[in-house]
Amino acid sequence: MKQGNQVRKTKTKNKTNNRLKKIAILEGALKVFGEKGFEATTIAAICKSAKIADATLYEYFESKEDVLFSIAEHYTRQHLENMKQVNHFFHNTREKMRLIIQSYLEFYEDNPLYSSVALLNLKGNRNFLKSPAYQVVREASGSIIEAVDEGVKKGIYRDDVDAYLVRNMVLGFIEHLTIQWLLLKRPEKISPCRDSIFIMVMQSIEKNCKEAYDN
Amino acid sequence: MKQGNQVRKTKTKNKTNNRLKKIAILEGALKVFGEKGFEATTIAAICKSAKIADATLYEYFESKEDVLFSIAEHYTRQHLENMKQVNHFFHNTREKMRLIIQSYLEFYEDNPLYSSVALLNLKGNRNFLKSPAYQVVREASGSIIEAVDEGVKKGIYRDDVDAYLVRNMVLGFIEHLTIQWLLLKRPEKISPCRDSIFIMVMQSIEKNCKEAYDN
Amino acid sequence: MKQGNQVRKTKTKNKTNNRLKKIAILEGALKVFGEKGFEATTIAAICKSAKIADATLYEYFESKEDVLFSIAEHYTRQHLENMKQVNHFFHNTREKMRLIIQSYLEFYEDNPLYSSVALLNLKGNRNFLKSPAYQVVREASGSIIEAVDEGVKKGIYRDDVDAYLVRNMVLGFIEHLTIQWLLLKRPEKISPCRDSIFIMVMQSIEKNCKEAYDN
Amino acid sequence: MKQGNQVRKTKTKNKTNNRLKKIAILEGALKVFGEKGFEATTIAAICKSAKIADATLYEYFESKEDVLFSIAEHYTRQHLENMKQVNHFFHNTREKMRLIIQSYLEFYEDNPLYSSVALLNLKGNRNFLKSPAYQVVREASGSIIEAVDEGVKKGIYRDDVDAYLVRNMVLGFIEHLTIQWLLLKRPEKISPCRDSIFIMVMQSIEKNCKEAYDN
DNA sequence: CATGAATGAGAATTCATTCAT
DNA sequence: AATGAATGAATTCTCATTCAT
Repeated sequence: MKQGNQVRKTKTKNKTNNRLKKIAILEGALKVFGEKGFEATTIAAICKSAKIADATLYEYFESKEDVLFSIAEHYTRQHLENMKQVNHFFHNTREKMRLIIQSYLEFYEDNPLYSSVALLNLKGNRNFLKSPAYQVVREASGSIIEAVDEGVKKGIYRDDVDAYLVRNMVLGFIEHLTIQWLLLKRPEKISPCRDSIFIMVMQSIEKNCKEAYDN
Repeated sequence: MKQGNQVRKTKTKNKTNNRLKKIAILEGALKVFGEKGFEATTIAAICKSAKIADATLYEYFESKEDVLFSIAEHYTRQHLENMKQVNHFFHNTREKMRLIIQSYLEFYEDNPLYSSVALLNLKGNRNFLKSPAYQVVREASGSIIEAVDEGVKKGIYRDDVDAYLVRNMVLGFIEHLTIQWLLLKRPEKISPCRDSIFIMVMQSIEKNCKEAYDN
Repeated sequence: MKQGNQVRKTKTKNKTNNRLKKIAILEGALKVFGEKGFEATTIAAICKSAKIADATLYEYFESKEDVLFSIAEHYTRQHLENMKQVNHFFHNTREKMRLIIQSYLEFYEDNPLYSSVALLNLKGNRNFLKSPAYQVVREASGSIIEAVDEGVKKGIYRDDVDAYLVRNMVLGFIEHLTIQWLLLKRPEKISPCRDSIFIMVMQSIEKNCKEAYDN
Repeated sequence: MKQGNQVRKTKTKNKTNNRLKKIAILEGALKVFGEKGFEATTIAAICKSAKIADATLYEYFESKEDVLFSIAEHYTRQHLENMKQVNHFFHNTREKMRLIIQSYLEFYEDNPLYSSVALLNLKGNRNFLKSPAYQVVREASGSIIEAVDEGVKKGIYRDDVDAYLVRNMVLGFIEHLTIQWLLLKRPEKISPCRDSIFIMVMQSIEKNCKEAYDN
């Protein structure tokens, strides 16, 4: 019936204020999403948490889902920034992988609400893949591909290693662990697993003496 | 969500018929859940798919969520049965792990609708952990723990290997891969990955010459 | 977000009951629409007037607009039936026109709520033209075309008379009068105007001695 | 609907500028109203069309409805001016009627957006009758009354002719035709109907030989 | 004068679930 | 055992309007 749907384009004269307010809303939303989950969260709850009126949210975001995706974009961008900065100082190929693993673990551990949203709500959302926010997530995980490729090229990792499969392993490993931690609090902390995980990942891709795996 | 929840205890004269109908409903539901996702699926859609009246569903299940969890239980039980049967014939420790990996991959590949439900909807559902269905899922994944412990005991795997961590790795790896496959159809098939995955997993836990990983 | 929109097809085993209930709702709705106008009427008000729950309305109609259009269809069908029945007994060409005029006036006068809805709400609704209900309205007004054509053919009306224009005149005349009556209660009753209107309409189309209208 | 309504009395230093801006807004609004209809039009759309900020509209008008009514007033005043000017040069009674008919047809045809607003939105609006704008509309239609009365007095029109009924006929005729044209584009143009309409109207009220209409 | 920003107040729908038959 | 019918309860999103700057 009613037509027109574009976000009443927040006619921002003041871009900085606008951005800050968006982030404030995102933070309020993260709290609620993280605690109750996306579907169980109401716009009302988000707005209460962000201390704004319900209608105000729609001045900054198109929909509840837009808020969700924007959270992903915002936090992943931060994580990405972290990784890039640190990565900058490391040239050792193996160290890069260790770094990535540690970085993910610490990021998830330090941002349990975001981890919850990302791993429990976002992952199952088919629309997320089509959102621009997803690209940022991909960019972040791309660092694993690069790190593996570099190792293969340098002859440190096995030639037959499939970087994409390794990414699946690393991310799957970490995410599965994080979900366990989030939902069952087991283990109590995940960041200490970084060494074990690193070793396992390394062994699985590094060249080593025992080569033959006959079926 | 809604309240009021007394189970109109289905006083089944004919237990078998009852079970069959439940399964029929589950199959109808799986189709819709798998295609649209849990939240986007309506009872009406499930019942249309199962060719029953909306009210009839409640003769067999307590709620929409009960249907979801029952799907998990039903299918996992099947998967579990598969695994046990095959496992029965293998005594080689390594082979057991290969089997588990292959079994999961094939099960997911052969039941994409269930995979979708399990990995995209169930995983993010906090209530699932409290459901009896979850126990069946745990039982299934328990085989990994056993297989690892056995290998450690036999001295095939490294002594410092944490079976629980390995389970996280294996399941995380496989599930992450499956999600990619489900949502992005990349890779086209996942069962062929079984060897690569097996090798990587093995290397990550087997004893091998290169032992030292200095930080 | 949510998809699917088709009216949860009222799975009517009992078609008669269904039809009766639809009509009951229509009557309740007419009351409110007629008094407050379409836009100012809420689903809640309709349902209160029809003594049903809000959700129940949607078992019978797709939307508020569907209710509006269904009112038009229902009442116009009645009117049409009236006209046809009476018309059946008249063979005199002029009488047919008199009948039509009288019929419209009486129908509007006897159903002021419907008149209000039809003339004040429906006429300005662009979607109405695309609705099946509109066809019924057209059918009703078609009788004017027929009556005029007949008169022209018989040589009673001027040859250059445009039946469509006459329809515009007759309907426009009656409707304008009815709107005045509805909104301003002036004149107090409209049915007595039937003779004056009839005469005016007749004179405007009948052959008569004074033929020349020089510009 | 909404409450709170104190007119922030625009203390206009520059009355002309003020009037010009009001008209500019009216023109912007007419465009949107005419295309989408009153209810479907948002203040945002009007202001976008008028190239002002939403809040600015309220410096010039009290409400959305005030804008609507002001459009009617503004355009009808123009139309009225036109009619008066031309009318001034005609002394022939019949010609006056021809003039009125032609004038309405041309005005509607030349201002389809306004016609749309006037005939599709304004006519069904009960509040309009209470607005000052309505008086201007009445004044315009008053010319028909005068023209008829004059004709009756001069003995050109039948003595029993009811000027108010004639007004209903003329306006109803023209408006019905215009609505058809607006919504169905049938006929393609309405101004050429002026002669046919004039003839029909004239015949319906002029004295002529055939006097008796026996029932 | 103009307006960016904020919001109160709805209002139409949707849907899981109940229950009389 | 099956279901047609009814509905309670909720929730997103819209939009006219206000007001401080």
